[in-house]
Amino acid sequence: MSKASQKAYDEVRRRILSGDFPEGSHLKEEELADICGVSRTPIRDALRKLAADYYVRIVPNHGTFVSRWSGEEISDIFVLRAMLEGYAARLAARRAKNQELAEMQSACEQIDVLLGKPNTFDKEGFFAANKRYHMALRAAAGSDRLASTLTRLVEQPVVMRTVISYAMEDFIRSNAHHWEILEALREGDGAWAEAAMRGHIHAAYHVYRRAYGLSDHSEQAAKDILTL
Amino acid sequence: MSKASQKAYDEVRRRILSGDFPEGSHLKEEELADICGVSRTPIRDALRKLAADYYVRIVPNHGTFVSRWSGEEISDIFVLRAMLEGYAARLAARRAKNQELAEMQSACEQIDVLLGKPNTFDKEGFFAANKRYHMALRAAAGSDRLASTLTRLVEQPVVMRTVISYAMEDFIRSNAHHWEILEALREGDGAWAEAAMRGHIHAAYHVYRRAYGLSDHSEQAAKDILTL
DNA sequence: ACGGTATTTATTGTATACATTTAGAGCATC
DNA sequence: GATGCTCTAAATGTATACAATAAATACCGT
Repeated sequence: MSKASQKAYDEVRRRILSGDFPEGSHLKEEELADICGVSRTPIRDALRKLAADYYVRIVPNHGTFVSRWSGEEISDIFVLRAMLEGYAARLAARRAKNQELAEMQSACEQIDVLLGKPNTFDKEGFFAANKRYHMALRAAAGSDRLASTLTRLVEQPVVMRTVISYAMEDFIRSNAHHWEILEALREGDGAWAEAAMRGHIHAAYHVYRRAYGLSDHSEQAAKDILTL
Repeated sequence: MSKASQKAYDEVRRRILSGDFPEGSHLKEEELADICGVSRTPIRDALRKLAADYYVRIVPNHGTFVSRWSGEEISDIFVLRAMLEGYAARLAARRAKNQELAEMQSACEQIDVLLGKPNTFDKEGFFAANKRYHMALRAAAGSDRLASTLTRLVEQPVVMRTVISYAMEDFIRSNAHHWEILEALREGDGAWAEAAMRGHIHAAYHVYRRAYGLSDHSEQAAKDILTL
C-alpha cells in the first residue's frame, strides 16, 4: 500500500483500537477523508484492507461498519490461534534460520530486562517485544500463507486487552514460555515447540477468561485447545 | 462488492484460474479495464480483493502480479486445511442446524446421482456439489472467521487440479467420506467428524501427490497431517 | 565505446466530479 | 391513525482527469 492509503489505514485502525470508533459504528468515507487529510480514493483502499483484516465489515451500497467481537468469536479465535501458531512453531523447528532465532532471543532478553523492574513494569514495552517474538517465529515457519493468516486472525485488540489484565506472575510465565519454545526450536524438536506454544496460548486464554468472565462456550473452547 | 467490482473480480479470477493470465504475469489496470468494460476504479477494488484472497500480489508503485503456487506452499496449504476444516467439522457437530445438514445431504445425494453414470461422469458437477457440501459445513461451524479463513486458504485451482486427476474410485471414496462426516454431525460426535474430515483431506492430498509428484517436503507434510 | 545523466513514457496513485442506490421525511389516501 | 407513495437528501459506486513514480531510452561528455 502506498503513502496516502497506508496513512489512512494506520489512522483508522488506530482509532478503532483506541475505541475512538466504537464497535458497530458507521464509518463514512467523506468524514474519514477529512480526518486523514486525503481524498476518498485512498480511504476506500484502506477500508478494503481493514475489511480483509476483519477490523471492519463492508455492506455493499450501505457502508463500512466497525466489527463487533462477540465472546464466542474470541473463544473461537483463541482455539484457531492455538492450532495455527502451534503448527507454525512445529514448522519453525524444522526451518528456522539463525537470524530468526537471534531475533526471537533478542525479544526474550528485552522482556527479561523489563521484568527486572517490576515496580515500574512497562506493559507497552512487553506488548511490543511480545509481538516481535511472535512475528519472528511466524517468519521462521517459512509459510507466507500461514503467517498472514495468523496475523489477520489474531486481533491485536484482543491481545492488548489480555496483556492489560496480566498480573506480574503472568508476564513472568509468558516469557518463560518464550524461552522454552526458543529452546525447542534450537533443538529442532517440532513436537515440543508445538506443545509449548499451545500451552502458551492456552495460558493467555486463561487470563482473558479470568478478566472478562467465562461462558459455557468459552469453557468448551478451553477444552478444545487441550484436545486438539 | 458491488456490480462493476464484482464483475471485474469474477472475470479476472476466471482468467487466472483458466491459465489465461499465467503465474507471475503483470496485470495492468488499464488493460483489465478494457477487458471488463469498466473503469479503473472497480478494477482496483477487484485487485485488492484478489490480493486478500491470495490470487495476486500487489507491489506498491509497481503493479499487480499473478501469484505463483510453489509445491511447498501447496503442501503447507493441505496441512492447514486438514487442521482448520477438521476443526470446522468438530464445531459443526455441536452447532449445525437442520437446514445446513439438509443442504449437505442434498449435495451428497447429487453426487450419488452423478456416480450412477460412471461412463459419462460429470466432473464439473462433482466439483460444484463438492464445493456446496464444504461451504455448508463451514457455515454450520458457526464461525465467520473460520469460514472465511478457510475459503481464502483453499485455492480453488488446487482443488480443481486435484479433482481433475481423480479416478472413479477416488470420487466414490470422496463421497463416502462426505456421508460419513454428515452422519458424525447428526450424531453430534465432534471427534468423529474431525477425524473423518482429516482423512478426507488427506486422501485428496494423496491423489494430488500421486498426480503431480512428491518431494521430500510433501512427504513431511503428509506425516504432519497424520500427527496433528 | 562506455558511463552517467536527463528525458520520455508507461503505469500506478490520488483527487474530484458525476451516477446510482438507499433510507427516511413528508404527504396523500384509505 | 395506519399504510403506501413520492420526493429528497445522504451515502456509496463509478468514471475520468491529473500527479507522482519508476523504468526505459536517448543523449551527451569523456
